[in-house]
Amino acid sequence: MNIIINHSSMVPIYEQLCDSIKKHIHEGLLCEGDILPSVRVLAKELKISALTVKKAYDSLEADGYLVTVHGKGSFVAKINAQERSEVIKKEIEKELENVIDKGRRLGLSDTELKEMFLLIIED
Amino acid sequence: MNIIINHSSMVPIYEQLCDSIKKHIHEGLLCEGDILPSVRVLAKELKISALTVKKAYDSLEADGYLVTVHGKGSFVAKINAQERSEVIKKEIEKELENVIDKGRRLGLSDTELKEMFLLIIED
Amino acid sequence: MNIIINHSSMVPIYEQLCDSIKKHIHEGLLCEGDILPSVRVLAKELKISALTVKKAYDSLEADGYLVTVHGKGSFVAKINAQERSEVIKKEIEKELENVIDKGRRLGLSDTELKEMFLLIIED
Amino acid sequence: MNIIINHSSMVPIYEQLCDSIKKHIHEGLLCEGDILPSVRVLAKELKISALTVKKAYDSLEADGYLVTVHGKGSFVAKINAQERSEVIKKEIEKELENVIDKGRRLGLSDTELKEMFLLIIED
DNA sequence: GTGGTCTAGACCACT
DNA sequence: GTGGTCTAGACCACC
Repeated sequence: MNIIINHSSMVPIYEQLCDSIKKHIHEGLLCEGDILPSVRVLAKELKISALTVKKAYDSLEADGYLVTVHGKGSFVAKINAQERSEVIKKEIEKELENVIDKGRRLGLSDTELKEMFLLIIED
Repeated sequence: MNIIINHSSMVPIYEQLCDSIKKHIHEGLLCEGDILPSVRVLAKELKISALTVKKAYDSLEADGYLVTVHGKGSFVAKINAQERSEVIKKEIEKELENVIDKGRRLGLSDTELKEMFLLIIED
Repeated sequence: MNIIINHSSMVPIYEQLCDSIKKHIHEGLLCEGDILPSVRVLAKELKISALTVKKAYDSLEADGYLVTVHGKGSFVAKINAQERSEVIKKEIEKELENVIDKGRRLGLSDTELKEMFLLIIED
Repeated sequence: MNIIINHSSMVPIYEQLCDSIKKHIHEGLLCEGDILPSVRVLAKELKISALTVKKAYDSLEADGYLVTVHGKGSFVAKINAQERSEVIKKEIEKELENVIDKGRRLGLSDTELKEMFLLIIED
């Protein structure tokens, strides 16, 4: 499960975990029906609390990425890759929109915003 | 002061307040030297705790937006447009970085992110 | 009464006023028995509140610089110049000691402290 | 944590706390990465409000002394000795300036101030 | 368990 | 009147 957790990041651990698993699914490293590591196993592997892993799995289930079967484990849910990709894009688009709006509200021009964005993404 | 507080937002009240005041200053509704409502008055007006308003004012003072004089009140600080602009840029840059990081964590390529950004900013 | 009040200084106005009057007395611009401007007159002249002037006079009386006679006014008290000067020196010495102590506590050497002091006083 | 709080001092409790912790860090009693007592624990120990401790920790974090991780605790930040030294110098310089200003306001000459300073630091 | 935020009300210092 | 500080206790998010 090649997942890296950054303990000193401002992003909560459970969210980093969610994002990593979403990415794995998106890239096809995890496919429909695949079983995920148990909460306890993954917690041990990543040296984080089992409750934190549980929270991530719960969140992924709520978003339709996983299906959990009591007593058996958690499995990658059935959605086709394209749909999944769309969901992710929508999520990021929404956040980009928010930042752009805030920038404009604070008086930055679109040109300035573009320059900032390109500078960051290409550093 | 035409400020709207959303009590059910995940954004802390004091932060919503900061953003609103920054916006007012930026748009010229509040100018250098203008006095702000006293913490108690604004608290009453917005139906929130005076301490919450105080926290927002403290944060704005730390960022150089306000100057507070004991026993007199809080005033819009004197910064030139360029300095203010630098502060704002730093803030937006930080947020852009966060979104780009998240996009990458979710498996989007830099090319995809760029396309999304340009599409949004030019619509 | 050539006194300058800095409204944006961190030093309280009443303290600035005290210090200025002490200095006048120390320099002999105000001598034993001289009458000071009435609270209201001085307040008007300096464009500050009469209560603030009153507080300064009270403080100076408590320190033995003034004597106030009800219905007549406030007068410079009788202490010889040398005594007065000693009081002021004691006050400043105490504050210098505090800063030096704090500097040492935080790990600065006496040489560093001396350099800093001389740099500041000669700029 | 061997910290002493003086409730009747004019120095705010949260500031006394800040100074004590800075001192501990500077003296090496608290080292990079060390965890500090939780706000609640320290509050109980010192018999003060948890909010007051929180305010001190916030201030130390703003000054780069601490890093706080949500749900985990506050840790001594990683700064090299030189950076830390710069911060301390700035702080002491500011205080020296204040005392020198006050001395001048009270009519002491720079020569007198220098003599007093050298006498104190060499006693 | 941890920190993050908010409240309502108190007392003090400054104007 | 103003801001500055402190308290005790609450609820939430995160680990």
